[in-house]
Amino acid sequence: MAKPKINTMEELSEAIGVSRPTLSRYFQSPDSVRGKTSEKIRLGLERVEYIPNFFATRMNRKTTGIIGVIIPYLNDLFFTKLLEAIEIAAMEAGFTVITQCSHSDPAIEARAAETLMSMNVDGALVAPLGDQSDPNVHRRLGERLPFVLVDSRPRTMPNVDFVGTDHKQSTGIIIEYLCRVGAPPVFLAMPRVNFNAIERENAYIEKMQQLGHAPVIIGTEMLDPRWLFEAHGEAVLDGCFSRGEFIDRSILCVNDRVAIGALRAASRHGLLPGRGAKGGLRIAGHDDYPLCPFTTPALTTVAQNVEAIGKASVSRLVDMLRSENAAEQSLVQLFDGVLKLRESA
Amino acid sequence: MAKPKINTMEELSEAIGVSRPTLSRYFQSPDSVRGKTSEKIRLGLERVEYIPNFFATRMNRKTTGIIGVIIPYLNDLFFTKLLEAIEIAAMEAGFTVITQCSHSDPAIEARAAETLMSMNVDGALVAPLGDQSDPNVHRRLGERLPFVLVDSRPRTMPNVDFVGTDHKQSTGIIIEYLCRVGAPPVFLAMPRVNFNAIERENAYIEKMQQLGHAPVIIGTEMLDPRWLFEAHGEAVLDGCFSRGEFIDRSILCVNDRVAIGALRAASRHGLLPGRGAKGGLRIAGHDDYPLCPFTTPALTTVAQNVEAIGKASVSRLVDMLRSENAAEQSLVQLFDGVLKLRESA
DNA sequence: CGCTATCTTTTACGCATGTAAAAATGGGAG
DNA sequence: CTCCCATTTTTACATGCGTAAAAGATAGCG
Repeated sequence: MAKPKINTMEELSEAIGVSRPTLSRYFQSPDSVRGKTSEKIRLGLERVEYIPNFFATRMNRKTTGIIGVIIPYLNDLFFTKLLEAIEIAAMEAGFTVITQCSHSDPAIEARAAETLMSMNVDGALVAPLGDQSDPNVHRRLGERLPFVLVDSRPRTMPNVDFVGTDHKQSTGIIIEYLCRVGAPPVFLAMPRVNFNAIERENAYIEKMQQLGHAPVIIGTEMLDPRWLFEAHGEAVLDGCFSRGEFIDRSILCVNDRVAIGALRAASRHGLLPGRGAKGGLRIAGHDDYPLCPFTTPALTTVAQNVEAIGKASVSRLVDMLRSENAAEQSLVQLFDGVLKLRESA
Repeated sequence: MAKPKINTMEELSEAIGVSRPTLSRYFQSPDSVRGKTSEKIRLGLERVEYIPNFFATRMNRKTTGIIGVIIPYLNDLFFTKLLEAIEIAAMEAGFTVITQCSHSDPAIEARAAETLMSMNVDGALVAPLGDQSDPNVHRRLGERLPFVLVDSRPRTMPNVDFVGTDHKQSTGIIIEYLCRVGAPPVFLAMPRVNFNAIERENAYIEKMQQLGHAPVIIGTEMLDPRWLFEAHGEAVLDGCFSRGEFIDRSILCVNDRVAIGALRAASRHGLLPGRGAKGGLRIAGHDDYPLCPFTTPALTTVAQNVEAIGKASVSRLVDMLRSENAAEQSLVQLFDGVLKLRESA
């Protein structure tokens, strides 16, 4: 089984008995050579082990066929789902995907952007860190190559393509639901490191005012130093419940991970949030984290259409690549959230 | 702020007034040129925007400075933590990391391996898919370059470096604990697509026999077609509890995600697993999934030392790269699990 | 069998940088 | 001021493959 190893196309052309330019054409499109020749090459390739050099194949070409992706961090199933959708879509569109993770660090994000630019990627998809991101990093990317922001959008970049969720809509529908079935919700927030967190907070305020309720926001300070969303939700509500606050209110959490902590706090205080009891404690989240159906009680939430966001961001990027005329209007695509009624609210 | 863009080192050398080879040396090690010259270059670089070409810098070199990583899938916080540990460690060791995800698909895994080889990565770290992986893919990687398997190990590859958890030990300590405080545990398994699942199952059988108990294994068939571990755990136990089975037993789940489903089944049947009640239902997991402290009740489990595994796999790979003599013995590093006592068992 | 259209081969250059060897430069010691 | 050593520049070649142009080979057609 130990096929002879061939390192260069030059050697390969000798081994098969076909000229190197013909081989080159064959690799780029097997149909561009005559049937008899392509058959000869195919047979030859079965007898040897040859892997074209990635770098060399991308050196002298206008297009590298690479899409670069930058994700802020991995330990969150929302981003892994997004990344999965993006990678699959990009692969199906025939691109090689190079993914870099910022690991919550602006310096790493900057280096990742540098790496992508040095690879001459055809385009880049970036989910930013939040207000820690260096705006210049995104600006430079935008100047150099087609790129679209995903998931969250710095307000400092007005003229950039963006794909994400319509948080006004998504937050709106769950607030309407909560108001319909129980008390107007309190909003359990997070420190504002994340643009989506702010958008949801603002959407909450606006919707509450529109419905004639007074907005109440808690948890804008991080109490738990571990910087885990779940721990944050638990710590904030643990304090509230200890003081007897909000034990029969509806609580809308800025996202599901915070809500999972909130559920934990409720259970520690012997409270059972649920849509059953009229006038009792209700807890709802946002995102439809994959574990929501399995919490106790199962978490009512608003699902972001992650797959649609991933696909749309890739296809937007691909459109930009094909149409070449980058001077078009920048395009913002927002997807609606979908209510997921379960047990907790 | 719009610095002039310089595309090649040739142009850069004109712009700065230093020869190209000197620039090349400067980029590889700023100390290798005279202080005055390096200062001149540094100042020059601040006035222009130049990004060296990733491909060209790696073309004509023995070593690319790239470590390739292949991960089976992303929608599991265990793997994201592992990946995080690996990427950070590799970055600190001065390597560029290229990560590819198999997305549960052997064909994608094979392509990922191909990509890494075509990039002439210095070494590869691979967490295999399980028995779906094509053994030839790993074999070829092993023949071509230094590589170490992480997390799980196909039995078809005896002579390969491996870093993972000692499942015999980790499963052993939780079984001993469960037997000490309650009834001998039933084992809630999974379909055997995953080598670690099999190892834990075997470790369970062995330990139970050693302690003089009869092993009982359930859940080797997938009942829930969604192929989610949580749903699997819930479906299997839902059936059991409906028949009144195991409602006062200890249940050891093959991993935490299955255990989370198990907790859900318990709560749906009005059962409260816990270490409090003598002789009652207990549920335990394996891995120390980040959400364990926040489930209701908080999940008792065995923590895998993910960070140590990540770091060790990288440093082993780096050792192999430095020492060059690949003919050494292959090395297997197993890390102990640590008991995490919480509420559920 | 000869001609033409179509492939293929030959030849040559390009990509952006690494790298080695020879020639030139510069600075400091005497 | 001169000589020597350390740097730098010059020059040239290498990496592995894309690609264009010209020359040669092949197959199909009449």
